[in-house]
Amino acid sequence: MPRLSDVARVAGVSKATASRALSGADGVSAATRSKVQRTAEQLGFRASGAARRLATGMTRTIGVLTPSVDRWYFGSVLHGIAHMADAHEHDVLLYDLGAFGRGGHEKFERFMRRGEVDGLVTITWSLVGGDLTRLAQLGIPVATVGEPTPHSRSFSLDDDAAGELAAEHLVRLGHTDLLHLASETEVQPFDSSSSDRRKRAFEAVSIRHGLRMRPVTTVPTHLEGAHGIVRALLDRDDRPTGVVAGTDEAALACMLAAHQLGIRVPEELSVIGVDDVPAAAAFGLTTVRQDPARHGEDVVAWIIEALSRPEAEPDRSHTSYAPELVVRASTAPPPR
Amino acid sequence: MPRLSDVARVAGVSKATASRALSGADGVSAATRSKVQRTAEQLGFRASGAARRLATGMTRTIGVLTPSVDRWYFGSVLHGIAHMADAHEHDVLLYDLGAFGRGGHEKFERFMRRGEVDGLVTITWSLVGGDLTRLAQLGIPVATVGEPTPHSRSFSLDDDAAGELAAEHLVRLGHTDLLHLASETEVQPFDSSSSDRRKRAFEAVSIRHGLRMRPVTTVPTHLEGAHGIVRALLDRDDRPTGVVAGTDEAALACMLAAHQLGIRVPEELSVIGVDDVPAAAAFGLTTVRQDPARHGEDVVAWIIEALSRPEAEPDRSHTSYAPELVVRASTAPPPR
DNA sequence: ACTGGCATCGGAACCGGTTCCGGTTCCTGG
DNA sequence: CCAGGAACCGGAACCGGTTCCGATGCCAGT
Repeated sequence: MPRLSDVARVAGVSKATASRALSGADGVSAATRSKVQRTAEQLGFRASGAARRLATGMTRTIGVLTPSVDRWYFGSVLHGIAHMADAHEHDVLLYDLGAFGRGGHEKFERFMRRGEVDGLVTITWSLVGGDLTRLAQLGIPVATVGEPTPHSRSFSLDDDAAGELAAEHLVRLGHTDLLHLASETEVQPFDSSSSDRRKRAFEAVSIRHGLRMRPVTTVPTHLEGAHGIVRALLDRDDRPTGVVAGTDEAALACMLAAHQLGIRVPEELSVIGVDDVPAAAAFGLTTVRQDPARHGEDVVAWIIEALSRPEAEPDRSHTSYAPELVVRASTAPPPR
Repeated sequence: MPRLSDVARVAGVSKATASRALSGADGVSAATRSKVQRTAEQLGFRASGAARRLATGMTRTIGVLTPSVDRWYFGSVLHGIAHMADAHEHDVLLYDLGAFGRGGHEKFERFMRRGEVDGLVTITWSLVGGDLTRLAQLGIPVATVGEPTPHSRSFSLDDDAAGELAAEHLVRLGHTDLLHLASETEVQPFDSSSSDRRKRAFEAVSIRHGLRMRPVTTVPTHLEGAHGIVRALLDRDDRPTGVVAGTDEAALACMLAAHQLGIRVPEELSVIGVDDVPAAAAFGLTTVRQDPARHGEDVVAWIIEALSRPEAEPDRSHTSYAPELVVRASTAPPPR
């Protein structure tokens, strides 16, 4: 591997000049610059990131602590993060902590001992409260996406509004007998997880409009587990006329169960979800949209900005995004 | 930020000893080691990754060039990569090149100028052939997952076998009139993309068993776009008795269209896909499974291994994974 | 008592860039 | 014709770790 000093020697200049020429700094004549650039190209020179970082003290890297990236929400946030980081010429270092709660802790500890990143974003559920407070003492900008938290700057969907929007949509269509399907959260850092907030918003709407009160049912976040439960709930005479699901996964499981039972959607049963996963569009599911990639972009923009004024007092504010109702073919007025 | 020299000074030892104590190297008495460790803890010392890397010459980082990670396949591969990298205490640097073919190129060029990673994995479609050959000249282990390629070591599902397995399953059930739904590939580095291989395998099965020959239909990879096309195909009297889809997305779009048209699955129409996405299990879709996370793990294992013997000749071999038939409720013998 | 050897530690070089500081050269204005 | 300054460049220090090598202390063996 050719080093900078090799390039300098071949080009007949000093290391200092070579560095200036290649980095784009001024104080180098155009002729010299192009000569250096040419020989660098010729030698296949690639600057050592480690050396540059050591010399400048700027890492230009942001770390991401996340649960398994094979899930839509986390993948989408990560996509947004990568996009914005790239726009600011920052690298992104990925720490996939695996499934919720399981085994992520020792990875986290290892992460804490390394001083590689100058900004950090944690995605909901990847950590519990105690870890978050330790992160906050790291001396670098830390932000969370997916859920409000008092321990750091945070970005998330306004879950209260989302739950309300979903329920209100069915109420406005004339429904008075609704069932809420809450998605299970394996680990929840605070007592007000997204799922709980959506559930409580639903209950508030129920009370406000005097709907029939039914017990809330919690289903697993994966479709397969949810399906059997939902099917049992729908396969009875006093079933509700509409289902407000906490997530699209639950809503889709519900649509499937309805299909299998011969219950027509939306004529006999309305179904609404939250998230707007790709499958929701395909299956014509009415839902409340959030845009996780956008959250990822914003969190990185904030970190970059925080990096630019190192001596500011820590910002622990929360940004919540307004949900957006997307009406498709799974909701309609109740039968008769 | 405390440096190693600070720890050394406070602990009353030299930088050399402090380094040895913290890195776990021997040549340090137990007493000294624990003293150093204690003061490091106390000072909140975190070693500079850049300095360590510069000194050792070992980056312990593997780069990943991938299309948008918000899609199931890419997210899953990345998950496997992250998992295995972590097991070997390597970091993973993510380069999300965005949607297929669009705008990824300048990001790629920027990547090429940085010398940050000591191993690289590219995920299918993130690059075109020319870029791959440049990568191969980088002097670091490079591997591709998702498709066979002559330019580097590669790992992928055996697409020929997958296409055959899907078609043969329906043939064995007694079907003689099948339709193939190929998933569109926006960019394909070689003339034999996954989609094409699956399609050709289907055609081979058709000929071998003397099935009715129907034109292959190509549908977009996102469910929404596929749905309308599929619906039109099914809404006619001479529709096939079974559909062999190139991906689960296409298969699910097909199931949905069938439901909407009142065509019962599997009694009146059998549907089979490839991939085994989470939704497939939920919707009872018979499919041919592949395990992208496994591919991600293996590719990293190979890179780590290649790193350990730097002077070996380049390995451009291909590993293909056998597909696995997962029979669920969407396939049955043809009607009558 | 003396020597050989092992365990432990410190000094200093080094990794490969960036940047401060000072020295030339050359051009401009008085 | 000379002072002042701008443009350009080189030497050397520096970032913060790791590691080679030599020095020291201590104990066992003869």
